[in-house]
Amino acid sequence: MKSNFNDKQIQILEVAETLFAEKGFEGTSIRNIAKEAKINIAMVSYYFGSKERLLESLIVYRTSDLKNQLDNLLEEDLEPIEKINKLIELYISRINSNRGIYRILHFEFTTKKREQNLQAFSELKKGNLKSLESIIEEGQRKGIFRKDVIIPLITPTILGTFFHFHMNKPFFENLLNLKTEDLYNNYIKTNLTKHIQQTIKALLIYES
Amino acid sequence: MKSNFNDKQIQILEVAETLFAEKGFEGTSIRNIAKEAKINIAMVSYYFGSKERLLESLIVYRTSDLKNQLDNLLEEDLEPIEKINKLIELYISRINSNRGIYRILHFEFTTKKREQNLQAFSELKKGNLKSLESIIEEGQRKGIFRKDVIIPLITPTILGTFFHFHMNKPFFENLLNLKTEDLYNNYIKTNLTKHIQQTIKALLIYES
DNA sequence: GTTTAAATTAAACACTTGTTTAGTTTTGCT
DNA sequence: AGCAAAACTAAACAAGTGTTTAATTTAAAC
Repeated sequence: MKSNFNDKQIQILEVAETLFAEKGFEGTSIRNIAKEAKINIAMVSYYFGSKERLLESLIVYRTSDLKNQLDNLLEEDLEPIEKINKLIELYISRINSNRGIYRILHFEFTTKKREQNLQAFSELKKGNLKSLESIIEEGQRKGIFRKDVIIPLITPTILGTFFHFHMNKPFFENLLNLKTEDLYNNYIKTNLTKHIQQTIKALLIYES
Repeated sequence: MKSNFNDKQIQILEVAETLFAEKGFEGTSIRNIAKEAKINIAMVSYYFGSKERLLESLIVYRTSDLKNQLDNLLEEDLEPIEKINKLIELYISRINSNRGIYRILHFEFTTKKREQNLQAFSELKKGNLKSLESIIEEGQRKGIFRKDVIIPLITPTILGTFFHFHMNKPFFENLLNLKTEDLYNNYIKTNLTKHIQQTIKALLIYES
């Protein structure tokens, strides 16, 4: 699964990413993409084969290096809770700067039949879960973390909080007075990230 | 904004709900709906005016009574933490039995231009937030809850956890061995709900 | 400079889309 | 029974869909 895309293909992929994220896969036509990318409509079929396979290529293009970043984090010499905090920060900043593709992943790869591609995506998620698991088990061995948490449900809490916030962007922009894109992004980087870290820390350490 | 739909309209609305949730708004054609509902394709325009206004009607049809249930909860004579637990349970079970419409709400009403309808949806969310706020402030006055939590970010954690879990349904079915629909629903009702309650409780009560 | 392959194009393909029209059938009322 | 409104239908509409074709331009290799 190599990602040898030439400049033209990358140009198309990035336009497609923006439009898919904005209007959904079905809501975006090849003519939309071609116009925005200033190419002929036949070029999409020429380079990718079909609209469907353009989407597949887009996933490959975007999800290839997250795993490496996670592995590096695991190697660092940090306390478990610090690793968790860093992992949360990594997740949020990563996803926040690749909003498009993650929105697409969650919109287009859930209900529909695209289950072949789902396989690769599923492997990625399993790997990420394993990394999280190893950090938490380390904390449990050290007696810092409680042992009755359901580890696979922690990722939904981390990512779900971010997604739900972001999917209701207009609502929170209004509610929290985040008038500019900068203010919005800054709120995510500081307050939202801190809220998630605080939440997961409380969950892992709190003793009833 | 009354909801006087006749039997035929309701029949159409429920088919539309299923299909929109399955394949998205753009991914569903009026002919799909007509075939499934065993009606003529002209009936959608006849009863609702357009496909767009069919979606609007669907929102109205589904989101009308959640607010009442929340208000009743507020009146009950319970400790704040019990109210929070009940609120979480209400949210999850409500949304879980109306998966279709909530998925649609989050898919179709975020990026796109449908901002007129978004208004009513936004009012609903503001009302829900007010309810949550009043419970937490009560707990803070009683000295049970910590005071440095960002209340508007608690809803994203509650709902986001559920949504992220549910949007990755195939992944978690496989990971947690939830082979049947019953097992899956039961897991949500017990383990997932408990995880969210545990998380929010820890967040509200934990003192670093 | 000629040749060969790659890149790009406009046009056409067959098909699906949401909506409207002009009828027909059914229903409810006196 | 007669009539008017409502319910329903098949057909057509113009516009948009993804993809393919055949021709042309550009680039690279010799």
